Amino acid sequence: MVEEGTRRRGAALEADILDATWAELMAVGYARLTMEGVAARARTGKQVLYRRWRNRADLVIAAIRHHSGAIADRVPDTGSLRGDVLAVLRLMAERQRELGPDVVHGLMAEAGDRKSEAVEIMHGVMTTVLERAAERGEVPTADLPERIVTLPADLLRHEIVLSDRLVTEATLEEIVDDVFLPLVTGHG
Amino acid sequence: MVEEGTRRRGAALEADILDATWAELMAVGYARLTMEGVAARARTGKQVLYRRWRNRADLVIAAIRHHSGAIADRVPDTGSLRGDVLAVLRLMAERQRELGPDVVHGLMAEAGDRKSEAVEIMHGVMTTVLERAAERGEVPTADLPERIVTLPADLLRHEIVLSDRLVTEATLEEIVDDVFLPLVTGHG
DNA sequence: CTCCATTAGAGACGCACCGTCTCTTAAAAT
DNA sequence: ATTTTAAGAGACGGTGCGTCTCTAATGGAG
Repeated sequence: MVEEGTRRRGAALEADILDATWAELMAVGYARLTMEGVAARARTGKQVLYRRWRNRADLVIAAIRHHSGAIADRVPDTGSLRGDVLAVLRLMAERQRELGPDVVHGLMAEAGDRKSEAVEIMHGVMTTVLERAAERGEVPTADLPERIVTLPADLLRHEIVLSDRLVTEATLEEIVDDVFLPLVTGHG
Repeated sequence: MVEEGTRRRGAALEADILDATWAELMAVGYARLTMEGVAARARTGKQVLYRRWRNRADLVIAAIRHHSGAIADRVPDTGSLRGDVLAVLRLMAERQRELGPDVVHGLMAEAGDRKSEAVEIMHGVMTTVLERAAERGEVPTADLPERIVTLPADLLRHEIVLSDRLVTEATLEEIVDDVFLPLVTGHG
């Protein structure tokens, strides 16, 4: 809460705006989120938003990061490859569940250049997971084709964004047990 | 071409509008395609468009279908599973190349309910392909988990829509040789 | 402690396009 | 020949964009 007559600045203002953006996102979804709506909720002017972010997509991406932090900062380490991959997929699915499908879909359209960021981040995470598995001797080598490294994340992302099916724990297990593990264990 | 003072109707008018939509799509892309622009190019009024299609997405989907026909109507039959799957993926990739990435991305956002149509269509196509392969004895059974049936199409769709990488023939071969074939031949 | 450069807050502005509506008149139906 | 349908054209109110302008609060420099 902010006093009458005070004026926020810099990082404090930025945090308030990102909180307001998140609240607006939860309230009206991405399609009907407007810069004017965010500005009103944050009790500031549109100019203040445009001074920091070029457009809706950038603002919303920043708000999501602000709210839930980066996936890359918490790479799971459960002790088994299967557990690690499932945990990674659960993180992705949880985030999507919180956002809701229309936010995810809407963002994809306007994301433009930033679309491939997610792919690259997950490649890094999966590389770490696979290297640990190789050290434990669970897989012959961590030096797998890129396509296979990112396979679980790619499939889940496809499921979330491009199919309208609900993502359940069973979905994650299918991806890991029917597709990923058979490929990496029989690869030498 | 249309004479001065004549007035098109019914199917002929509809075909002209869909041609105009396609031309507009190629000229300005999806993001900047407007109902007003299409109406102007087709030399008709907006009302005529709204009488037939509820929104941009529906109109553009109809125009794409009108221009290139349905993939489901030409299921490849090359004599081998590998050849068939590659041919299916080539059809998908060709269509995407013609449309360009921004059209594909833009459509996804507004497609809403019609998004899963593509997934279902490709499931049907792949089922046919796999049944033929089972008859030839190339695979033990065509009765595979749904996730594996649609795997190649899903991966390619992910590549097209969610990564910004260029899709080449090598990409298609990776999907088929590194991922799909190892899974289906070693299954049963 | 005072002055100054910065920028927050507020809203007006022109613009583009949406989707609806009206009106006239050509083309088909009977 | 008359009636019904719907094409062609554009006006309309509405919404939100992104820009611009103005003022006054704020934090830093001296």
